[in-house]
Amino acid sequence: MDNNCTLYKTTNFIGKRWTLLILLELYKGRCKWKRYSQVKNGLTEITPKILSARLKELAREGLILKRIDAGQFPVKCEYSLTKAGEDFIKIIKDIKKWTLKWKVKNIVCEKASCKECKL
Amino acid sequence: MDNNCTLYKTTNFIGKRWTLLILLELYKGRCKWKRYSQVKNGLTEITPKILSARLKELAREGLILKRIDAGQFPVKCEYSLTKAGEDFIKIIKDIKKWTLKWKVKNIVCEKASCKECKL
DNA sequence: TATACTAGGTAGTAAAACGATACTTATATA
DNA sequence: TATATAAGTATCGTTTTACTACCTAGTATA
Repeated sequence: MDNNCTLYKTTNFIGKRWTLLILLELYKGRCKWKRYSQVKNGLTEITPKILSARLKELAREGLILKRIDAGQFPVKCEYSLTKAGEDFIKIIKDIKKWTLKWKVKNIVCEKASCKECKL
Repeated sequence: MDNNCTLYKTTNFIGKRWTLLILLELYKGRCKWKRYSQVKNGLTEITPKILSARLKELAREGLILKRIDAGQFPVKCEYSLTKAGEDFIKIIKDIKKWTLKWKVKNIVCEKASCKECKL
């Protein structure tokens, strides 16, 4: 296993704090496109610097898209999952299922935000 | 989403460098129990300090077990996956499948070590 | 006898990532 | 005039991770 290996490539970006949580946040709810501030408010403890860095990396890795509407003020920036990103949500849901099974005795989190991921 | 939320608990340890690679390394091959040095040699670039820290954390989180045979010299320490750990391997395989599909155009890594995960 | 080798780590320091907080920009509102 | 807003960036301090050396104790080698 070295840094050219298949899994290694992906662990390099999903194995970073916040990455999976950001992807899930973009998936939640009805709207396909979410603003920077919506994601930020969904992840109450993330700092703007890290959120900004992760969104850039996820776009570079092809899991999300960014669109900018400069026709209004303040400029409106929105993000959404690509097909690859949507496909990755299945894995995140499986991680959540694994956690329910092995770590929290199947006690489901009752927070509205937690239910939004439609597990 | 806060630090009590279901997914957050798990991202706290799987979202660390090397964690997923260590789990896969323990899964590979025929033998259920692997020595510290076997894992270390499988992950050529990991440092002993990090490997040691990750093994401890994975044991604490219930994904691996450690057994010590002090009857021989040098002392023999071995690690293996628990049921929860084995169950997690499915997720790691899915991440590898996702990578093949979306990141490397289905070009399979031909390294023997990569094939050992029996995808 | 002295030296080196082994497995499974620990210790100390350097580098990189992460976090907390303040600031920016341009417009709209109170 | 002062304040608010969205989407970040800048600066600085803390925490993680990485690099390298070292430890322990029994065994093999010179």
